Amino acid sequence: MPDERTDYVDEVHDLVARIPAGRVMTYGLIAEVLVDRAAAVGRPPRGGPRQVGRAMAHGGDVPWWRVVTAAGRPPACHEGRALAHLRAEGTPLTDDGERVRVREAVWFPED
DNA sequence: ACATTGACTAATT
DNA sequence: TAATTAGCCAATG
Repeated sequence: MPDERTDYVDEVHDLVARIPAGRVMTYGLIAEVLVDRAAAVGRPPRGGPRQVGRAMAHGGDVPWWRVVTAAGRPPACHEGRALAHLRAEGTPLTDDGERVRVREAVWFPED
């Protein structure tokens, strides 16, 4: 088998685990980062926001609540749970308290 | 091999 | 700003 010891799921988990508290990442952004990294390694790109979500659903101890949709709203499941965590971490929310201010809270891996 | 499904996104109305 | 539509990629039956 190829050298790919790291499955897509593991890559996603690793990246999500690096998101600092109070910050968030969108599915699309995670997908783009993974595609970019895959390209750097010379591996065929895997893209797809849905695949990121599927990878998270696999389970694991990752702060899944720090991953939100591009609309700044938590994933379709557990949105209430996610909002509770986000609020506890001081993530910038809208006045409604239902959505995350993606413009303010979005985080990008710098290294 | 084909159809369906899903933790999505972007464009359109 | 919100609802609708179409596009997208991989897994599953």
